[in-house]
Amino acid sequence: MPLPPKLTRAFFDRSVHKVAPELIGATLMVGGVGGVIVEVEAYHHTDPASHSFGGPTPRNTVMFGPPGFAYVYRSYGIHWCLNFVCEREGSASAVLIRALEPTEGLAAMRRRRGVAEARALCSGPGKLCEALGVTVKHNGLAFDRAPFELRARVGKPEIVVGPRIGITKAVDEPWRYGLKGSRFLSKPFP
DNA sequence: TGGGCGATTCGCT
DNA sequence: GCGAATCGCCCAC
Repeated sequence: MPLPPKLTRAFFDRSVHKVAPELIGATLMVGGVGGVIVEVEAYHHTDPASHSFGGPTPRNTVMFGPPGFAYVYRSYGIHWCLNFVCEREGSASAVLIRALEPTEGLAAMRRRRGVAEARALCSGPGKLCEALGVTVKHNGLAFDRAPFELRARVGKPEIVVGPRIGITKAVDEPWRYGLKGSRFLSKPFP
């Protein structure tokens, strides 16, 4: 059976609220290591919780560039978080990748993470960056070129929706998307 | 130029 | 469930 088609930069040149749910079930690989995306969050440019809300800064420059590129930032001084930049038109929106179901490169993930259980490898934005070896070196790289490989979902998975995690602004907006019934989520949906 | 603060994780209770 | 770890970013002084 052939692999699903690779996603193109045009896929990301749409509203973050359309792109985010369509990423559930897609396959994300970094250097041959990765799996199926099971959880994401949307950050729109009109959203007070978005890093781009206050305008361009050195950190968020990539968000104000063209869609289809990686925005990687440091969280709590410790972890890295990976985003897809969306929507070109004078805006700055992105999708945060929060959890994967690991399918390729399990040994590399276990080595990087220092844990054995598959559920603990990629069940959180910081965890999956560690497992896939994503750092600030990937900030500004295109998703349709190495080391990234992104393939479309197969069929239409059942999607659950809920409020986003760990933020203090716009906390009630239901812009977190997950694969229904997945055991690899960072947290259960309410 | 300095202090407060985070799109988190992990270990201990 | 709660709090520490940890540091770059960002804005107010």
